[in-house]
Amino acid sequence: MAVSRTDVAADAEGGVARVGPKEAGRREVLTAAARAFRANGVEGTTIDDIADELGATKGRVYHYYRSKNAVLLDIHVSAMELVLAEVSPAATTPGPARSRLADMVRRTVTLNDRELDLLYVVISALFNGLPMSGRPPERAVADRVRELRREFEDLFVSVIDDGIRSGEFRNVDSRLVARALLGSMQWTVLWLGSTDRPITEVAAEMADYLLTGLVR
Amino acid sequence: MAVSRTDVAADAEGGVARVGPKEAGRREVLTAAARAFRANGVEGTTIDDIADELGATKGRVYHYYRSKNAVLLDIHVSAMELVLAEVSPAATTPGPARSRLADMVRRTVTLNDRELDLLYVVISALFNGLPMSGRPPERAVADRVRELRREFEDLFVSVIDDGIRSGEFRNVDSRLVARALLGSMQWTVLWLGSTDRPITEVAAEMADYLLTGLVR
DNA sequence: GTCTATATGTGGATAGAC
DNA sequence: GTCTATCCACATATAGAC
Repeated sequence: MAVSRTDVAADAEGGVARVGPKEAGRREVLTAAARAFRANGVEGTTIDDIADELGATKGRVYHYYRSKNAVLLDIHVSAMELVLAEVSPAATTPGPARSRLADMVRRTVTLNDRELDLLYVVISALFNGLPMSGRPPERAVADRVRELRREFEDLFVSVIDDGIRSGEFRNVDSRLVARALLGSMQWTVLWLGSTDRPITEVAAEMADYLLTGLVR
Repeated sequence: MAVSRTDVAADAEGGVARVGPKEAGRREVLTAAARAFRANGVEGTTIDDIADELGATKGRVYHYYRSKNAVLLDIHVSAMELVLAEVSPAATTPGPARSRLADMVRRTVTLNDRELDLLYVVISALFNGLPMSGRPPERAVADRVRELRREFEDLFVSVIDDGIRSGEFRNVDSRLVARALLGSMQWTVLWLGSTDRPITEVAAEMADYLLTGLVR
């Protein structure tokens, strides 16, 4: 998880994602929170729960983050940057659209498995809406998250368009199909934790199905 | 939405889903709550919000439901029965697996669009976990909901198995593919509200893609 | 940097009038 | 059957000691 968050400092006013020597402590809080959020839901998790997960008390959490929402937003930014760092190279590498897209699917599914807590939280938040608790610095971060989401979706749309142009793919509505793909992949966070098949097989079979379909 | 809920009265102790002449009033509360839940998230919605949506006050809501959780659970049961009533006939009708499955996809997507508030709430709850607030009667209803979910997934698994046996489909992991299908379809609640294409086209193209894939 | 208070606000739920 | 008024629990966030 070696993603810099330096460029996200949309919070000069003392807001949400400060960087510096606090980084290590923040990361601990972040992953503890992600675990708790996934287990109990965001609203079902109290700051004390997060502290428990850390083997500490409230004070620790509030030392690194000014609010519960700040924690959640930082999870979002970290996770989305992680996702883009993992998938976007596969999208832009040279080669046929077909193999690029398959690679993107495998990477996404594999990352979902490897960072399940983090991505579970982020994906479920798509349904709950971003908790924009109002303050301008938080709003800026929320905007950034929405931008990253869009960027991720567009990655798939453009590779699909490439494939259509090159004649590899059928002439589909690329955004619709991208969303179908996204849905299948993101849905995996609901069941990856309880499947017994190795993740490489799951990722490969997902990619195969999503590209070549079911009909013989 | 003509689904009886009589058989769900797992609440003889005065619980969650009583039936009788109250039915009409309950339905109003139910749909108002679904609208509010989708707009603000379940936890972000207060009982007063639901009352506002009804043009009434708290008292009205509590006259029909003993708790916020009871409302939510009733939404779940109603929605899942609605879904099964819509899709399960298409699964068991005679004919090739391929056309049955396509029909199931089209029906699911179309229903998602027609009852968007209701299904949005139910689908997003998959990520938040059912709010089992503990009391035995509520636990019973929650169990019933889980059963209906499983039933829905199994509908797809068994049609896919049929198709594999008949040679119409490739030899895939039917549960994995069912979950991929489910994910694509349920994901639509996130964007159906903002697409401009007619729902019949969307449903048809989803079915086409999910069966025959992307590769030419 | 981490802790133990504690203030404060909010929202679910109830009682009882109309 | 619907309303108003109120109770009470709980969780966020802060203040300030160590």
